[in-house]
Amino acid sequence: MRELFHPNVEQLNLSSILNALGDPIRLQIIKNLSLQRETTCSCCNIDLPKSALSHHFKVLRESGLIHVRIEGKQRFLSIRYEELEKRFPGLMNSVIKNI
Amino acid sequence: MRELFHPNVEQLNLSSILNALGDPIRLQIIKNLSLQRETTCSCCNIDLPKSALSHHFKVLRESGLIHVRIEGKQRFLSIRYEELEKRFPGLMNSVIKNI
DNA sequence: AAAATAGTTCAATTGTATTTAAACTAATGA
DNA sequence: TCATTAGTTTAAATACAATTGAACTATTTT
Repeated sequence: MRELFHPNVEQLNLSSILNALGDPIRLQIIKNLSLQRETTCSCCNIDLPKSALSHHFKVLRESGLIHVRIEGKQRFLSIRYEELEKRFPGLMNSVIKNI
Repeated sequence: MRELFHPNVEQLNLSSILNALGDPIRLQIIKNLSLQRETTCSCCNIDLPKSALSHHFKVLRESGLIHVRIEGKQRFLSIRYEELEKRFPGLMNSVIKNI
């Protein structure tokens, strides 16, 4: 698994985005990413088994909220901020400000 | 049942709001309300049995997204726009613009 | 008072999400 | 090469959400 699926901007769907955001754990992940710009999966300070975290990362990635870059053994996560801003102006700002 | 429960602005919780919005049917209800300002439950143009609609109205009301005013036999629904704007500035605008 | 209207609640069913441990993969390090 | 690291996938369990029809409540109309 060298490349991961990321929906492109036009494919982004508001209902899926909001659904992905509407979960306390995923919102916490987004909060962490908004403060750190990039994180590895294991640096999320969330007390859950890695398989559960992996599940939430997948939901976030497939909804288009985050980008996952593979580098060696690690995955670096980041919010797809610019693309989200283009597609849903103001949305991520108001979300992140209010987590 | 003369008065319905509506959480007050301070009680509003982003995760619950986003969770309520992260459903295609409820997002459609919000879209309709954004165009009509106020609707009765039966005027939502959504093809679902009334009990299912009632469920979605309840989720929207209890999350704080909509206000329900009882008048005679009918319930008039409206988005709690001003309060939501105060609590989560910009959020509803960016959601409504992009439904 | 009885019927109609507008919607809610209930209970059952179905469907979807979350969580977990264990097995797995791919890359790095000894 | 073998072990370790970082994370994914799988399969099963549990939990939660959505949907439905039927019974119900409150209000209005006849």
